[in-house]
Amino acid sequence: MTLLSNTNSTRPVAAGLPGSKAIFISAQQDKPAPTAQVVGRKCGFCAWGQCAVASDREASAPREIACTQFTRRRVEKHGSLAREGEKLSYLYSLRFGQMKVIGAEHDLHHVTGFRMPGDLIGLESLATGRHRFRLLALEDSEVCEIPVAALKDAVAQHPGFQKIMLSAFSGALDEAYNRASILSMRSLERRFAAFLLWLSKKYACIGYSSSSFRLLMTRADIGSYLATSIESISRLIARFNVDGATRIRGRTVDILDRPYLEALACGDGKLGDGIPPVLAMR
Amino acid sequence: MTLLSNTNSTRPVAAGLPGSKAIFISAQQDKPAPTAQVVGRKCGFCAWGQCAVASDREASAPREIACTQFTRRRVEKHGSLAREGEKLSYLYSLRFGQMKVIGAEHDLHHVTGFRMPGDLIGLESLATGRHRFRLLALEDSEVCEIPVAALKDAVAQHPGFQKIMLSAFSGALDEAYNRASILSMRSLERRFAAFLLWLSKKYACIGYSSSSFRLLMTRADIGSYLATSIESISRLIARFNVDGATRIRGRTVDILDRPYLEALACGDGKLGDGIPPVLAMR
DNA sequence: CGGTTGGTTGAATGATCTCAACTTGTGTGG
DNA sequence: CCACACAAGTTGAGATCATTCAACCAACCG
Repeated sequence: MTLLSNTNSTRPVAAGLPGSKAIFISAQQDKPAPTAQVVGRKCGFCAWGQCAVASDREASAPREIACTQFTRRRVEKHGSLAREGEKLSYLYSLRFGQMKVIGAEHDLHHVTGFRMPGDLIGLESLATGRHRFRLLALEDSEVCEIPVAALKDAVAQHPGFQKIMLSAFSGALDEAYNRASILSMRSLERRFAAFLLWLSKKYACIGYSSSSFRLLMTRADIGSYLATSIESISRLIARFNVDGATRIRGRTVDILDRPYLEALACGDGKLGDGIPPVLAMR
Repeated sequence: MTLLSNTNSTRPVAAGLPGSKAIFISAQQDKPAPTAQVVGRKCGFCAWGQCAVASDREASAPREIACTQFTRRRVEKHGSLAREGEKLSYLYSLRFGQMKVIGAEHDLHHVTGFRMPGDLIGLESLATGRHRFRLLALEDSEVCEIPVAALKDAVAQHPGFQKIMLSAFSGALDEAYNRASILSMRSLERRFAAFLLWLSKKYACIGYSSSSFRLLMTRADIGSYLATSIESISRLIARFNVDGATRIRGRTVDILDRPYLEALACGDGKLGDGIPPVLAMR
């Protein structure tokens, strides 16, 4: 009941289409025919609700929780979903689109992470109640707004949600450790290889091809994320291309020699499994 | 009740002394008179219990939860508390001593973090049920073993614990982000400055001097943590010393020019507040 | 007392950064 | 639809920073 308090499922900005497939396609208009298509997936938090019911077998669990219960919000390309320091009223489940996470830690504009469809956004700010990072859309995106207060109530009342929160936090921790792991690689070559493989897995997770995709972020974003310069990224791409490991032209990426990249990124490319937090517990 | 099921508070290895002050002193025998002494602090999880009671005002909250309810375990210097892949039966609350966290991600022996007294250990492994990292004691240490199963029950039954778990996870996330933040600094100088300040804050948190302390880890550990070589650390120390920023001789550290280090570590040294997870919610 | 580990220092090499010029791509308005 | 302007990306050359290999020192321990 607490979760259902927010019943106005449509707002001026939200006006979401009923079928998520159509939305997906329309939003990625600048993407040249991804190999795999995402078909009507539910958003992350819906998966949560379902999982809670399934894993808990508790009759009182809120079976009615569905994506449509939450307000959706559109963020257009280059728009911001949240700014650092803002009050955290919602967690966000990214329905489609991609976002970059900007930290103001030492650079004032440091890319701390990227968020893909299915990711839950804002966990790291839950304790303080204020957004720790700025969130910018890399393309037109849509999120579900999950009211924090209602979420807390739900967790308190339905034990099934605790496992889910655990899983979500664990996923967030994983993500943070993975970044640290990437950054701790000495050579740029390895960091970049690890980054490409990570991206690849993320795409695979949401049903796209893992070997052909588009970079929605700029070289500057990548450089910031990997703690290096734009030029180095550019050179690295050139090198990978002539080595036959990849074919990267502009923002189009084809991974040609995955084993080569994995060897670079070290051994088995042990960077977690790249499963989005909210889906990991299926 | 669930939490109290583990009532045998002494085991062969545990045999803890009743007063924690005495324990502290005896354990840091190779430490030359730290400026500040820690007096009879409760261990992290005790703080948890108290907080649960205080914040929740719920009569049924387990007020009786005290540190003595949990088995204590000693780990001697260079001993291991857990190995990666092992089943996670307990979370550990570090009562005294320090540990290093070793990841096998790409280096097979990469220092991923350090744990100080009051820290809660093992959160990142809670979701998988297997230890993600190896834990090695940098000095003789003692932990409280917090049975995972009992902990989960407690969280389910006493809503007050949820806030605490939230805080704990949030602390763990913070720690991970901080490491990523340190690693994302371009120059070694900045990374090392940030590391020193982080250590300093950690010491301050547990009641020690923030400007004079001992490094319990080797140069190799620091190098691994900061993703650089032993020699670079050594040279950096020499440089900081001649610059008058520090006086580091062997493992003895005096921070002489904190503003200088903070300027290096960028602006205000924004690396979170270094408050140990379990105490952060006081 | 020699072996071992941890730590420092020097010199040469190599990787990455910076600065700068240039090319390509993208979006906008006429 | 084209032209233009601006953002994004590439490439080159030199300077800088960090790594590596090596020798060496110091402390510790049996």
